[in-house]
Amino acid sequence: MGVTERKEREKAEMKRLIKDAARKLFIEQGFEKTSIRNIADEIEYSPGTIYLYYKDKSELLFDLHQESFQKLIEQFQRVLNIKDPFERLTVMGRYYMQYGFENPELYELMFLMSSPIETIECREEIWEDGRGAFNMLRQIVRECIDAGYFKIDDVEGTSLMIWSAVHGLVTIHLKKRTTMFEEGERIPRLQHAYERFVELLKGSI
Amino acid sequence: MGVTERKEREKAEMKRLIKDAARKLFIEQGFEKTSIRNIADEIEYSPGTIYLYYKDKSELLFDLHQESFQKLIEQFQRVLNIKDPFERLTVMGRYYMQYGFENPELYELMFLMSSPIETIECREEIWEDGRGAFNMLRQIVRECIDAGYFKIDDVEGTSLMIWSAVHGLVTIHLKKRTTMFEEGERIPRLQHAYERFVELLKGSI
DNA sequence: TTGTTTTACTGAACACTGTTCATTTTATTT
DNA sequence: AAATAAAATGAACAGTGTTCAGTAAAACAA
Repeated sequence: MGVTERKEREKAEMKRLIKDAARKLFIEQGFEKTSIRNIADEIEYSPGTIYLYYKDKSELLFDLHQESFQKLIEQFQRVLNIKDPFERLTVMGRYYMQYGFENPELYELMFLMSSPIETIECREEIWEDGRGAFNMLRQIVRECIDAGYFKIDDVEGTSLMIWSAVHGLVTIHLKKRTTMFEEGERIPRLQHAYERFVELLKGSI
Repeated sequence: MGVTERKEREKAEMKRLIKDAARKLFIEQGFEKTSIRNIADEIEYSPGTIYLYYKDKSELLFDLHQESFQKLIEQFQRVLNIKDPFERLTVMGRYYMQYGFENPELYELMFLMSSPIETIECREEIWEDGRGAFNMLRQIVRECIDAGYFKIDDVEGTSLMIWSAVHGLVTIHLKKRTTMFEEGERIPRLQHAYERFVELLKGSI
């Protein structure tokens, strides 16, 4: 019987339908302003139906969480051909910031939201994506150290410091804490601050 | 007539009562889980009463926002006696992180929340606190440059970079994105990363 | 094809949320 | 003491996430 297989396929399709609608609404109008009922309306089903495919809103967010990390890691692939590890690290940071600026809601979901977390049941899985991305950073930092960049052999500390700096720049912008600068100057200022940070790192040979 | 004056005093007292209850509940159980009704219950008044003193929840948050910045700036006062500007900057950063770790909900209100913002009416006031704090950073960075620290004379870029780095470290912790480290190691790791950052800055003379 | 069972979906209902406003209670003034 | 002004109430509105008895549709069996 191919029935069970078709059913599975249909179930996956329905999940995709829900997720696509959710992503669309989230990106358009933010997480807080998007309700289950909005999503249900969008796909022309009743609110209850969504709960047949996702046990709650958190699980739906978690699904998008995974997808978003996948997208970020794809961005990082573009960097693999760069031979010099420090140059690779630098460009990776630029892509990271670009991703944050271009996908504010997804970035929020990945690094700022509490919702998809807190649920005790998905205690381990939720972190794997983030850990995967952080491991990529660790590896490059390792390579940089081996190639003679960075005085001190401290992969953990250096990685955490680098991530924080870039994450901080993105967060300051996404959370609109850059009003000390004029409207159009904000992103350039943050990008400039990033380049200053890179110079600082470069100087620590 | 001293009546109007007493009335004013009573009004201020009532605002204080509401704010204290709100702060208590926010710190205890977070912003999202604290409702106007919770606050009303806490002070043993009806929900409607709160709206006689604060026009909406945002305004109440804004009040706490101001207070929180005041508290942070108080922390920074402890640093004024340090003569060497770079040493002062360093210790200021440590106090900033400490403040964030010790007051997660207030930090969220100050640097992460969207709620007290967005309301168009409080468009300017809300930013003044943040700008004030950032100006303190600017000034110290200025002093550092004048004292011969930092190769390049770039107050804006350097200030923004420094704030981002520290803000990133705090945010990573508050938003629980440090599961790559063991429970008890997290804050020490972040503090270590900060010290690494300071070394980096120090090296850029 | 018909009857039975399994699956999919619905939408009303529950307990919440922020906010408003007619009504009542309390305080002040005449 | 009566009239006025101010303060507090709590029911009501429109919204939220979530549940679940009931219905409709599809799959299976005779």
